[in-house]
Amino acid sequence: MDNELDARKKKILDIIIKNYLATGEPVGSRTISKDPDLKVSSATIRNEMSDLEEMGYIEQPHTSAGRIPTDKGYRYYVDNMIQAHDSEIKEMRRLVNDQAEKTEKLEKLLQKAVKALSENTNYTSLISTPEVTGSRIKFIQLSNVSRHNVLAVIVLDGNRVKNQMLHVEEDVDNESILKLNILLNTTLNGLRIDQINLATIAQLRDQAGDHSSVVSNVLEMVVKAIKEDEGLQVYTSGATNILKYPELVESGKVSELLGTFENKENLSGLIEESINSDKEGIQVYIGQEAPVESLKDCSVVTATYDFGDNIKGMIGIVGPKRMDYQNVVDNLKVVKEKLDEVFHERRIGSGEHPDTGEEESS
Amino acid sequence: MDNELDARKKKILDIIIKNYLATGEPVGSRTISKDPDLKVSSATIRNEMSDLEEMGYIEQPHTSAGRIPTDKGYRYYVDNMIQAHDSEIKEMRRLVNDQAEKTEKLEKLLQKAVKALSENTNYTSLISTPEVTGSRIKFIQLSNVSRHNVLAVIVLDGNRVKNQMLHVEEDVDNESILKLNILLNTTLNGLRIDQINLATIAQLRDQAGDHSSVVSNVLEMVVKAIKEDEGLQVYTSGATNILKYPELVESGKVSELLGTFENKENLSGLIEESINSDKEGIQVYIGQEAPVESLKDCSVVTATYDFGDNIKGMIGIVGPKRMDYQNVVDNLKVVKEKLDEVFHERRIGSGEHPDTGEEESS
DNA sequence: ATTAGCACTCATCTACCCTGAGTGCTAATC
DNA sequence: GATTAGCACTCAGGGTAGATGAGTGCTAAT
Repeated sequence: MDNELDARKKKILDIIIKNYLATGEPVGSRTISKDPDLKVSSATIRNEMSDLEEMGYIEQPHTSAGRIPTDKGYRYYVDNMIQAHDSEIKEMRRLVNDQAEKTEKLEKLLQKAVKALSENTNYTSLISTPEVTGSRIKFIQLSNVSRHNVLAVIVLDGNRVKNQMLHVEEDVDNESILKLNILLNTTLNGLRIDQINLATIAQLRDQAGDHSSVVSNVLEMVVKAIKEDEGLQVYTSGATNILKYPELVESGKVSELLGTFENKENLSGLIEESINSDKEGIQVYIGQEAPVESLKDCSVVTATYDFGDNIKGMIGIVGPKRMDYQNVVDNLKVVKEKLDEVFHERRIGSGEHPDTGEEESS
Repeated sequence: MDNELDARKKKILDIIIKNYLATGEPVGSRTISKDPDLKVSSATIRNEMSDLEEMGYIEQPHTSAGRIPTDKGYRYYVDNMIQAHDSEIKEMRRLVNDQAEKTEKLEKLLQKAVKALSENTNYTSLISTPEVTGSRIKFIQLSNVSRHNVLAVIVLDGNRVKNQMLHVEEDVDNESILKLNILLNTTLNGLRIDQINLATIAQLRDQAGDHSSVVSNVLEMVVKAIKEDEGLQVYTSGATNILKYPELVESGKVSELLGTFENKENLSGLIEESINSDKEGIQVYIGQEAPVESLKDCSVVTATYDFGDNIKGMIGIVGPKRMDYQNVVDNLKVVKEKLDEVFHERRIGSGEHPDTGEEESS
């Protein structure tokens, strides 16, 4: 731990930050001198503050104002002054538990989680779907739904289900369907998408005989299904919370910020960065540190959750730099743990992967 | 048509509204007198405006300001002074066409549509999924995906597909699956959800023998699937566009407005109202007329599209009262027509309902 | 090393005035 | 009777000046 700062400087920095987090106003020497733990005059504190400023932990918005933390100040605070509030965590955990258990659909579960986060913290929260790569085909089935309509269902790795209705010109009798099913399953089972090559396709079409066009359709759909599933989705909640923080509103960046949340592609950088550089689970990006340009006046706290098989998703919270880091970190931890747990259980429960199917069709 | 207003009054009202739509500033008598079509002095115009004010078409924000249209003024304008701009419509239609044709998935198609709308108009746009009621079951199929995992797929009316992975304790052999499939299909085919009563359930479980618990699971899922499908979803785009209109920002309602778009439940009133009171296709709600409290400082223009079988969805645009009604109406018309066309074609193409599957699972 | 005291800075607030756009009214004109 | 010119009046918005007060840095005393 940094010992650049003696105990008193630490204390003063702590008071400045805590105060500023709470009020959003610059903190002056007199305010600080009122703290019961500090038995020194405001003049002494001014001297200390002068030092802190020189060291880069705090700054003055203008000459006759108090001090506010710099990014470095926040960084110091986040690194050294936050510890888990176990009692409060327990409380939250109970709340989250109730909801999570009975929500089966992945999409809905994530939406609930992200909503809970934004409501608990009063900041904007985001969550990404697990980013799946290299899905394998586990099961394919065609069914005759009605004349000219064949339903193709495909189950991927992790019990993710896709389906698509195919319109076929020719009649396909039940027997042919049966044959095609066997053919498709034996040929494609266990393959990753990039393992389906021209030879496989040619072979399949060959063996399908009369119904080679159906096979083509199915293959096309398989490719689409997998591609789409690997595409990353982001849910956000509480985007309008940023309107509650004057420093963000006045910076004139509201529109840009809200835009970032609306066009979620912009966030992919953040998600990747967070998933890749994940050390102990929680990442804090303060100001400029954030890997997304438009968030540079904000702080971002992220965590990842484990969907199984090293497939990870991200949860994150975006707020003003003076956010309540303690509470945010606690909240993220709870949600992260809960998601990890749910997915882990489902994996056990279903004898395999998380039991969350997916959407599809056309 | 109202003949409360003589030609000159109409002309003046028209100038006031057009000017105000363009600038957002109150319009004064001198500005109006500069119009080449009006060969009268500003004094005359002042008299006319005085009349118009008395009749409730315009008002003054304060004594020494020009006039702005009242809700009644806008209403008159919308009812009498808008006519189709066919040439521009054609232009847009071409743009929309390109996209729509090849987008198969309902969800994606609607998202593209709503995005195109907000980008073309610079207002906020919304679109609701078709509100389906009384879905019928068309096809059910169970498959053995792996030990303890049975996949249930259900096709509803309109080729909407749902699927869910069921975790089963007992082993179910392929023969049993076959039997269950026949049983389920013969019993449930063509039924609406409210036609599945206790007697049906009891009968099914009876005939399922050993695997009655699987049947229970399937039934539960069927009910869920249908319920969920009937739940209405709303996509929005360009919510942040409202930040471009000072009159909305300054009213301090931004936060409330953005909140309305984020929590889409609030919009259900609007959607229902629009779908039910649909006369000639396009509805314009000016200010207070909107069926949603929080939109009372805005104007809302809506249309409905036909998903087939009298199943309707809504598309709408929300903007300031001084919105470019002409452009908005034109845009909505194009998108509405396109959606109608796509769904109609698909209905023909697939020999039946729109060929848009849906998501599901657990 | 700490503190008291003091001069200085500067954002914010209020009061005030000025300006200009726009009106309504009246009397003259078409 | 309709239109116009002229004029006094209103009022939001912008600008300026001064008062306020929070906060600082520096110096000299403790």
